[in-house]
Amino acid sequence: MSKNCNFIEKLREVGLRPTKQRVKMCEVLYNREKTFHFTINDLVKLLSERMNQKISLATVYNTVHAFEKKGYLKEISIDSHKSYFDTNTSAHHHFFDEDTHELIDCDESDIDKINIRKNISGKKINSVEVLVRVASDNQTQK
Amino acid sequence: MSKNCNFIEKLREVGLRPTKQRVKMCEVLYNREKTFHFTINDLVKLLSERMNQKISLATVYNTVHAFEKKGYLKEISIDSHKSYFDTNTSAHHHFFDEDTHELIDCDESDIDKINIRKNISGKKINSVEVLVRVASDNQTQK
DNA sequence: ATCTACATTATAATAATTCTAAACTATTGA
DNA sequence: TCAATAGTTTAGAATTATTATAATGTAGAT
Repeated sequence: MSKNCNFIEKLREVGLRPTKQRVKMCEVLYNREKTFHFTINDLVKLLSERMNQKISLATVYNTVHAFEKKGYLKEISIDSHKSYFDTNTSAHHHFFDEDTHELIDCDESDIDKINIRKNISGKKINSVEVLVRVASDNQTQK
Repeated sequence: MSKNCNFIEKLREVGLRPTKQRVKMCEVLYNREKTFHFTINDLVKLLSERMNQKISLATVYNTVHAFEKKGYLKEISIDSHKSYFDTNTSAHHHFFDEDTHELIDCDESDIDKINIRKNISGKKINSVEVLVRVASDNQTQK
């Protein structure tokens, strides 16, 4: 979903009813210059800030999962006790800032193509993801 | 900790009291040919199978974290709602079988060295990890 | 043997997420 | 247009993984 598009139409196209909650979530998620990385908690906060009527937590979960299933959000594994999502659903890698807990996209020029020599019989590769953890230079090494 | 070593001595060396719970956990974790990948739940099950007296859940958590802090276990980020640990603490990459939820170590020859061109100012790289998700060849693509 | 600091334990607390079932609403088609 | 219905939202309960608490137990030193 590119920015400033008609979210009502887009939602209908992919078979999701354009409820006001979903349209609002589209605006918050996709009306941006850059891709957006967030946890459910981040999103709930953002939504409650930008709305007069709040969206229930269950709906935020439902909708995030619905968007993920349709391929408009991607879950990123970083932390074992919180889910991070990314509005950039293309295959790409990440930096994770361990000080601020921020995710940063890598673009293609940042990391050479990963060459995998091993083959697991009967299995196909679904995805290859690199996570580069970074932290402040001038503090005790993790 | 290599296999068949004296865990009591090893524990003392790194400043951990060799309690019977810790020694038992060492045996279960490190008396193996291959490296071991597990969730806390896997480990609790294994321990209760192999012991007459069961180790409490809190102790399993405490001990796993103690071993991790000492550098004898490494946490792997795969799944956002469960922690996976690895007895292989060297820098290495993984395959994750999405059918069986099994982790498989990559060795150095499996994946070329990752070359990172991007630099985040004021930050140093703590780790670089590749996760290759695989799944059965003959089923609906994820 | 006794002391003390560290460990273990059961249980309570917390946090993230999912489930449930009732109320609500977008769409369909009479 | 409006009722039927299928999909959605919601609050709150339930679940799951994990951490905290505080009482009891134990290893190692004196």
